[in-house]
Amino acid sequence: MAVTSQQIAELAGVSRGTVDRALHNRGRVNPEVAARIHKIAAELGYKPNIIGQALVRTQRGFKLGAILQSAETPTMQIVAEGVRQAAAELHSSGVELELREIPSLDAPKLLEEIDDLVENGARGLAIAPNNAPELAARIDDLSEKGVPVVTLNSDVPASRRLCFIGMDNYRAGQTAAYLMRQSLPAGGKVFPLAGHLNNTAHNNRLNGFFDALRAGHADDIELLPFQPCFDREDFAYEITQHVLEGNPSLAGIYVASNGQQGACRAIAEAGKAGTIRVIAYDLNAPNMQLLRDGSLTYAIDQEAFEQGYRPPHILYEYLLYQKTPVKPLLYTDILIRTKYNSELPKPLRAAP
Amino acid sequence: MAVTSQQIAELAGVSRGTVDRALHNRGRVNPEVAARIHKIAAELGYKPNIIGQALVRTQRGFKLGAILQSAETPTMQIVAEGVRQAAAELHSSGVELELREIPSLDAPKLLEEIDDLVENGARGLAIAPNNAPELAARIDDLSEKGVPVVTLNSDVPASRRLCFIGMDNYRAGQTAAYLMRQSLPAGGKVFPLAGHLNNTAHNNRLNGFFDALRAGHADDIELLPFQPCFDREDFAYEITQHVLEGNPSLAGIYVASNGQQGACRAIAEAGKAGTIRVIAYDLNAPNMQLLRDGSLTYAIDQEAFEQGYRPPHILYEYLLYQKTPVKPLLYTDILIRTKYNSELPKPLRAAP
DNA sequence: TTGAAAGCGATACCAC
DNA sequence: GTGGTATCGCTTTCAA
Repeated sequence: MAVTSQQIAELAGVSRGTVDRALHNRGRVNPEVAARIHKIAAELGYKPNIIGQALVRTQRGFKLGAILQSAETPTMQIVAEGVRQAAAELHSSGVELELREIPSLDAPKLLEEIDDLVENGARGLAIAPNNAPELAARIDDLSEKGVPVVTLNSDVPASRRLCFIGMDNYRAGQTAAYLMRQSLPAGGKVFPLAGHLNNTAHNNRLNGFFDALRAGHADDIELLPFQPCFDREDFAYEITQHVLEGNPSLAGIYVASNGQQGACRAIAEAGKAGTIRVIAYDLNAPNMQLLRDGSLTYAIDQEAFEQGYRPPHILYEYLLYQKTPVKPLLYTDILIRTKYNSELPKPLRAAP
Repeated sequence: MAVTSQQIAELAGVSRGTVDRALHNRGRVNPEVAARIHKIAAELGYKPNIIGQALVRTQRGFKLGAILQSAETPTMQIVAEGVRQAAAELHSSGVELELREIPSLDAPKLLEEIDDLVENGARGLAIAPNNAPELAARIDDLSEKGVPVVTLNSDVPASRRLCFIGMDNYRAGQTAAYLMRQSLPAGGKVFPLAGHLNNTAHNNRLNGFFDALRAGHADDIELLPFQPCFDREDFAYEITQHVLEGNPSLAGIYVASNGQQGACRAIAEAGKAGTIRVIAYDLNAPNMQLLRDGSLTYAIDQEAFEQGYRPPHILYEYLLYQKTPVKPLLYTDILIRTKYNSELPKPLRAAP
């Protein structure tokens, strides 16, 4: 059996209460005694029993908040599942985790929800932002007030957020370039389809893609100028149609945003499904269908569930044990999906 | 706050002890009273507080055992880390988890360790077997005696193991075929390098590979007859050298076992590094080097950490709550690694 | 500054 | 059959 605070108390010749205050630096304890206690604890390698701690904590719980923008998207729905699982797990520790889902881009609404959650007593926030100019300042405010914020899926780098968890889009772009390069050993024309011009994630994906192609000495790959489709399938369809007409020998399309369905439709109608390499993002129902029928060559996936699941736990540990995340940027894995390794896997996770 | 057994006791007009026995069907309780208690519990949606349960359990702990064969391999070392993490987590629940590592193939040693652990009081076993004829019978014996066994990494399908967690090698082979097919749009000669002829995992990888190539109508890909290298790099080197001499136009090599280093060396010496596609298994230090320098095109990885981490938790829940795994075959993810998405990721996992 | 004691929720044991 | 009580490890009053 592991070391208990009781044992330390006996060795130090004090009571458990004193040990507790000393080890948690709660003050009201003689410095000399505190030093002795710390020394004994260190020697014995004392680790507080988390179950004992958790049990006490069920008495007075506290609140956490989670806000997801673009909540209607398939990927964000997986993120939401992660949040809900975390909520269920933390519930037995007395934590009340409230999830707010905001459809599409709505910066004012986001700021509103932040205020509302904090007023309602949330002591930490997990936020999946998506384009919100004033957000950085608000996050700094909260941090100042002692309300930690974890960003997920999309970061706000210029803020004092506790940490970010999500994809490294630059590396994801590099990975896509590698796949494209390997898929086109003889080279050919490649068309990059972008999302919004000011979307950081999409831009990083494009930059990684361009840089890795350059680094790979893919001189025989001719990059057409990229075009934005504003995340809309109909625009993507139209653009792709046009590009195909102008470039009958097109060999590959890289879709850095939404739009893969429109692009694939245009390709199919041109009778080139399976011939032109298409690389796009995220594993969800429509993309799985495209992978199965051969329209989509590769889908690059992120660990969406994890992105929702971890932040509440990170906040919990930060608020309770002042435990700071190991790194400010917690990058999730870059997963390459084909029709053969793309069942939507129920995350393998130990029960709470 | 959630419903407690105390509340049920008060509503039923009995004591907590009675409620506990009734809800767990431990007997020694008036059937009518038991029915009343069950009814109230159901109405209130009572869920025992897992923290309370866990705390009680710290009193009398129990033992679990884990045995890993081929423990010296890089992949199995990652599995071992998973086991150790699980051990650390379960430790605070009073579980003592003993890990035995067996180098290379040593069937008698495996059976010996099983007996030893059980004699020492292990109430459940996690085993990574690797070729051991009498194992199935032994697992059935244990299961009979009430000692559940979870197989990991490599299965013993013809046994009464509680479940298996590991890779679906057939699907992994299919995935490899897809990658090879996409990488060789113009077709060409492909050489499959096998491991031991009687290794089920390797055979499944080969079968999946062959089947998916056939299904992909890859008629322009000419498969050379496969050859076993017995997991030895020197044999792989020699074989590859020979194949290269006989087939100057070789386009790809599929390594279903160990041997990728020997194969890559032979390719490099023939001045064809980066030209010939090489697909092999597992992400470890040597393979990462090969990916970086372009010798290895793709590495297909499995969730090795997870394979070690989960079985102890599965055994714990089975022994304590009779909770059976959702499926007998828990397949881990099939991960495609390139030089751009292959940092050995510390598994993202919530702290205990 | 310190200690004693209560309590978190579930379980096991021992009386009755 | 049943109820009371001690217990797990820790935190938190409340007195002293």
